[in-house]
Amino acid sequence: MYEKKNPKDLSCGIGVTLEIIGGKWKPCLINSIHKGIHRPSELARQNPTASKRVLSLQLKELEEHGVIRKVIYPVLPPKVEYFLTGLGESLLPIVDLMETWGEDVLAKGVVVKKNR
Amino acid sequence: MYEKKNPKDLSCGIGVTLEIIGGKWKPCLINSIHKGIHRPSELARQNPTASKRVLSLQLKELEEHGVIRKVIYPVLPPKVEYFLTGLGESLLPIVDLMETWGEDVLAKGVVVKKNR
DNA sequence: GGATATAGGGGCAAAATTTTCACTATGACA
DNA sequence: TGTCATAGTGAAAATTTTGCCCCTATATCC
Repeated sequence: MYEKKNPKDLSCGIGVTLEIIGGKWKPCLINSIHKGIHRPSELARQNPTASKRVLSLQLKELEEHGVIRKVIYPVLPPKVEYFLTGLGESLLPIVDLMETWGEDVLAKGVVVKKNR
Repeated sequence: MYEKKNPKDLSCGIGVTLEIIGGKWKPCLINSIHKGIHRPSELARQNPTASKRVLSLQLKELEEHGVIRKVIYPVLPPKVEYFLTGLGESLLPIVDLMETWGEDVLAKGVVVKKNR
């Protein structure tokens, strides 16, 4: 982990929200967990473009922020499951809107800028 | 500008949404413009922690994505105003939720992790 | 003349985030 | 034995985002 040099902007609500779900895959993770995908390996299979590493990191951050809860089963091979906490569930309206808004834009064929 | 090397994930709606409002200040900008702050200099004063440069860049991207509309007045000194398009307004529910969710979390004193 | 405000661009560097790859450890399976 | 799946970490590199500083041009005001 590295030191943050620039202060987070926690003055406005949006800043706070971004601090918590701002990661590239965090909204997807919340979404997937809500849909019943609980194990890390399954989450990784769901998002093949995400590196295993980031998923791991972002899951950890979500847990540290109290958005998800981690259950470790003392088995071998390892088994872990993640669940939304109350705080996590309170994020669902936002995540759902993001999901449907994006689908909508896709469906309507509104142009999304390509990579340059 | 630089070449993007990593493909954007536009497979899921969330990916698309993040592509458009994923910038650090974009939700804030949308919010501010909606609240009647239209000129760049005012927007900059509203978010003192953001550098002029980034605001400029993100406004440009929002415009390229069709979220906001730019009006240039042929005056001196220059005058410019930004307005939400229909697409931009369709984002308001998301932005509003982000705003209120964050405020709520702040008010309830739920711990937000500090800089490390 | 000189300072200020306006909107924005360029170059460059710093910071932040993400990717890649190697590695731990163990039970099950062929 | 060798391989696979499991969950996760560490170091280092690549990529993306942001910040800083200087520059243009002009009208207004002191």
